[in-house]
Amino acid sequence: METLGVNAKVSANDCKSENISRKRKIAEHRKSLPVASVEHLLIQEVHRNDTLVIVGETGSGKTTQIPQFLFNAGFCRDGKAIGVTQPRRVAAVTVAKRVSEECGVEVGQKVGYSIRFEDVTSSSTRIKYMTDGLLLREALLDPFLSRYSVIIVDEAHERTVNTDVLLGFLKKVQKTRSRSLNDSLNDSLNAENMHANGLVVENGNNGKYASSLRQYRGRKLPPLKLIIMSASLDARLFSEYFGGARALRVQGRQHPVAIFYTRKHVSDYLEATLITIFQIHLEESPGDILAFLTGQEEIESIENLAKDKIQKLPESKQNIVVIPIYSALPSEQQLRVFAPTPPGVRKVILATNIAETSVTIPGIKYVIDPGFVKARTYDPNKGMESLIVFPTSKAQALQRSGRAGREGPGKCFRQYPEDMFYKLEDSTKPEIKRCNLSNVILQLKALGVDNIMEFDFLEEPPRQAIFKSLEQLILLGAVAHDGKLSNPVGHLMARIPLDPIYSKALIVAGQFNCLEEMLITVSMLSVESIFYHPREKLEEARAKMKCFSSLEGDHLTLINVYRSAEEFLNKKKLELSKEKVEKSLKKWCKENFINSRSLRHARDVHSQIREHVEQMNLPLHSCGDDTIQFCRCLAASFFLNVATKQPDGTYRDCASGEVVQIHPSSVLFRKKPDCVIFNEFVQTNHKYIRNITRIDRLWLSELAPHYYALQN
DNA sequence: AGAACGACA
Repeated sequence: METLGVNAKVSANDCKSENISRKRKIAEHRKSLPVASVEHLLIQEVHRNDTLVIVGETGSGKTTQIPQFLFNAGFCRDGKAIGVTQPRRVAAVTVAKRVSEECGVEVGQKVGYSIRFEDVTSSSTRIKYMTDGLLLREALLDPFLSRYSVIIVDEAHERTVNTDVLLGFLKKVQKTRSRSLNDSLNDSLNAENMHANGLVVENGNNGKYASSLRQYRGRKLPPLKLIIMSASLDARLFSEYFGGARALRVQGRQHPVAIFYTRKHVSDYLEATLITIFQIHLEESPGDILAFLTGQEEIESIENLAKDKIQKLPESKQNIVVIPIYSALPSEQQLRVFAPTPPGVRKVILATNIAETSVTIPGIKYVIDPGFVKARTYDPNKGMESLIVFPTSKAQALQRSGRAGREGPGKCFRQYPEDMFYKLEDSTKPEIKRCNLSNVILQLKALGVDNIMEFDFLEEPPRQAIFKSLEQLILLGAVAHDGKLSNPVGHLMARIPLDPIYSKALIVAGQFNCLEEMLITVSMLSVESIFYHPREKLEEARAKMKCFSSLEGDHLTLINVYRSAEEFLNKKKLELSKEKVEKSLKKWCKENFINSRSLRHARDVHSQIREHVEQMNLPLHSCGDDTIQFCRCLAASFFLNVATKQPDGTYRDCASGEVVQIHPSSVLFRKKPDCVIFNEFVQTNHKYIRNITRIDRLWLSELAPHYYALQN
């Protein structure tokens, strides 16, 4: 791999003079970035190669600068755009804002971003930042990505499912776009006819897409340039995948981080972490500490232990505060990690892997890395997910230690001996190898990949996982036995941005006259934990939850929460201004121990999906007080997830035969009905089913005869 | 009698 450029020095007078206008400061900053010195070379390489792999460590400026270089080099001629994908929403938004400022334009004009629920682009947008999942959705309407001249896939080393699927899809698009377009156009016109014959006619989207292609009849679409950007040192995988694509390296600008190991094997990494926190506090120079733990429970227990220990320190040494952060924590508590401490007070942040990539905390000088991470795995045979604590990979350990060197030289204390590091896996197993593939397969089929086994994955998922998900899609009626999407059900399902089983539930609910209730249900099921139970107010939180709970189960309970919030909002809307309404809803959430971020998210999902079902002309009726009707609809929708009570009081998952328990968060935890449907099957300390509603088992052979007929 | 890594559409 060729290394471009030299380590640019940080200009000493950067930011010092207040007289320098912001514009000039930005220009100077841009010039000081390592990537700036290689602009010309980079553009040359893009002209010469259809695919480039660019390895650039943190601080190289690749994400903000390279799209601007391409724009200036004329890659947006003829109204074409440069698309830049990110694995996370926040990244897409913040980078787009930064770049539009650098360009001196308003975000949404020349530079914009598009993420779910938020499209800040216009017809003049030429540099578009977006999440990779959103580009995949966009591809359903424009399978050749015809409006883009260049796609940049950023953070490809993270190997999220969406990035992996996108890479495979882009490889296919790139090939097609170099082919004569006549063939492709005919394909798409056939597709349009098929849509028109079935029920899948939507408001002109397919038509628009075909007509936008018509202008290319007999001509070629310009080739699609691809740039894969990765922060991992090893570009070989990407390069080989794209047929030996040229790989370039851009220098980063990270401060040095000294790594320390333990001398001996550590038997209790929590205890070791606790000791290290206080060693740093008592012996090292000022600077905040970031410790990586595996989950909420560990964080809470270390938080309490550390607080006790602080109390026992001499008063002059009590200048230290402990702050937890993990995803399920309400936003206002998450924000505490950014609040500056009083002078002379050290911050200790206890974080899950949220602080590895998603949240960047300034001022960290010391990292404590016990070397473990909790990760999701998937057992395709049982259809069960597990949350298991694993050792980190080498790449992950490097990512963690890097968090100490963002503002100055730092130190990282790994809680294991050095020889252990060399025994770690090089990189984390990509997500696509350890997740349920139903959504991936449905999406690929909608993009025209009928034979999943022939799809060119960057790394193949396990065959068994493909079979299991295909089986599920066939049982849901989304995929016909010839392997193609069924019409109209499969096509409808693929258009709805939800888990396939939820999309199907909406279609079923249309027939049961309870789509209004199901729409609320799937919106609430699609977000993380609606209820928030702080340890210190557990009883109070439970009492509040009881006000919403339904005897039937969690689904109706979630509907009750949603409707109570709506009712509260409608009342407040009459008396208050818009901002005050939002504020009072937050207060209402707090009083009722509801996570307002999750509820907000559920309401966004609800309004987006409502638009989809309206476009599809599904009948948006309510079943009113007829809860039996709704529960029957739940049974008809989630018949694949049924568990029955056994004589000893445990439950058996009908599909896998596994013995499971009702999760303690369920309103049915102590109720123990004979037969239930559920939406999640996860192993943590036990094998749990979550989000549960009781049903009459006699319904099953009536409502899902193709699956249950034999059992009677 | 007892509990949830992180992200995305």
